[in-house]
Amino acid sequence: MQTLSTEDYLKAIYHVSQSSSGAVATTSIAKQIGAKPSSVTDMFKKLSDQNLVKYQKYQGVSLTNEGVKTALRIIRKHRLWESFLVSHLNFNWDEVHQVAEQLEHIQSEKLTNELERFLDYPTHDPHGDPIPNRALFMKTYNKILLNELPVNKEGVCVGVKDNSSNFLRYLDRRQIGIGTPLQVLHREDFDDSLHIQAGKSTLMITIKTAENIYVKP
Amino acid sequence: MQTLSTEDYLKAIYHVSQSSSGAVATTSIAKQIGAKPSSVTDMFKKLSDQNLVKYQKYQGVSLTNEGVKTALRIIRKHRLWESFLVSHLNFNWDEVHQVAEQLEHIQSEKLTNELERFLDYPTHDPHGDPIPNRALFMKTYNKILLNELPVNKEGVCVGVKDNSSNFLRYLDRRQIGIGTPLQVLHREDFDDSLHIQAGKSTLMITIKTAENIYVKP
DNA sequence: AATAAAATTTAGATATATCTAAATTTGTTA
DNA sequence: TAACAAATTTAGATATATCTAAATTTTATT
Repeated sequence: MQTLSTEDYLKAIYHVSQSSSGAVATTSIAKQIGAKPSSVTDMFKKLSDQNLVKYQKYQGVSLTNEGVKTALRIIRKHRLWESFLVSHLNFNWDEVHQVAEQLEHIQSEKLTNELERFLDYPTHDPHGDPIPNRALFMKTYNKILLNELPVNKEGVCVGVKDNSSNFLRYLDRRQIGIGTPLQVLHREDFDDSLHIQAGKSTLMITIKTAENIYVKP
Repeated sequence: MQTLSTEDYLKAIYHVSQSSSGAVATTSIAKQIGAKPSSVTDMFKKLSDQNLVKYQKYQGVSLTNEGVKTALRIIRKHRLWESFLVSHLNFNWDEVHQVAEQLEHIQSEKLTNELERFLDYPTHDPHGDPIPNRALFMKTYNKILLNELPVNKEGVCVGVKDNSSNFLRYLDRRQIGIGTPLQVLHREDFDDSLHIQAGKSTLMITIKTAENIYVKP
């Protein structure tokens, strides 16, 4: 039986291991979770005892197959709940994360599977992140960052890298969301700013913004 | 900020105080929660410090206004979630309690209120128990136990006293549920059994069963 | 390769929740 | 009303999770 805390750690390890190669360092998890490195070491040992991670002193951890499965089950729940909140409970995409952090810990397979059915088997959550299906398999499509999209090539927004409320609300104001057609009209070499076509309007964005928007060409 | 445990205690105190008069005894809560009386005493002190209960040594507790409100907020969530599980996620009324015990602790007012709206402001949960509205007000109707219903008087099943899965599944097999028309045809004095009309079928039930079914005459 | 810096672990402290067992209070009955 | 039984509380033990500070190991730098 998992505690709430072990679930959070597994999820954090999964996310960090996705965005970097090799073993996951103690400090990186400490930052992610908001705990001291010594606490993380303790948890690494505990997870290792449960065969959820492979742990070698001073060498960080990596998830075992069982650990990956457990992490994906939590991510599955998180993203299904986020989808539900947006599609049926009038939540905006910048409001769902915190609530889903709680809902992801609810333990009932039937609940998860029925929620998935009720939502008609969604493949992606409101931020464009893929939702693991019952077999924990995720559909991923070829996506690139907006700043990697060649000038004048048409693309569609399929996700965001930064999930912060601040960024998402900024995109709302710019009327950019999942599904919005995007095109880079001009790249200003001087300051790396981009003139883009977003739906029917043209606007200017910074490189920082472009680096946080995923597009499918 | 409440811990999961304090919420469970407040709910338990509320329920016990509803079914008995005067202060709530340490032992009664210990039984309800499944904890030792000494642990209950500790919690009573803690709740008292937070002004959620009035506590006098050796005299048990009673909820303060704030304590009642907190309890009702949890019960509101519990019953809304139970309603959702049955109406949209294919749960049977005997399966919802355990899951709702977890969901009731999710903290988001917006979630609760939007769920209520999504369900179209239900007044009663799948067991016939009233759901506190946003102002924590509950609609209660005049209900009596089936064994108190005069012979040949028509009534409708509006709730159950025993919420155990065993009892609820038994009622399923007898095709008795919320809304089923019920009528006592004959009372057998010898063993207190009752012949009843339930919907379109007549059947025999024991006094114990009759004592756990609420009807509106 | 030696040394400094950074990362990680260990040891021990603190806080919380729960328990057992003993002590105290309340209530019940002869 | 005295004495016993039941309920309740207290005191101290156990288990868990987290922290701080010191010790150790690894990595980076000169």
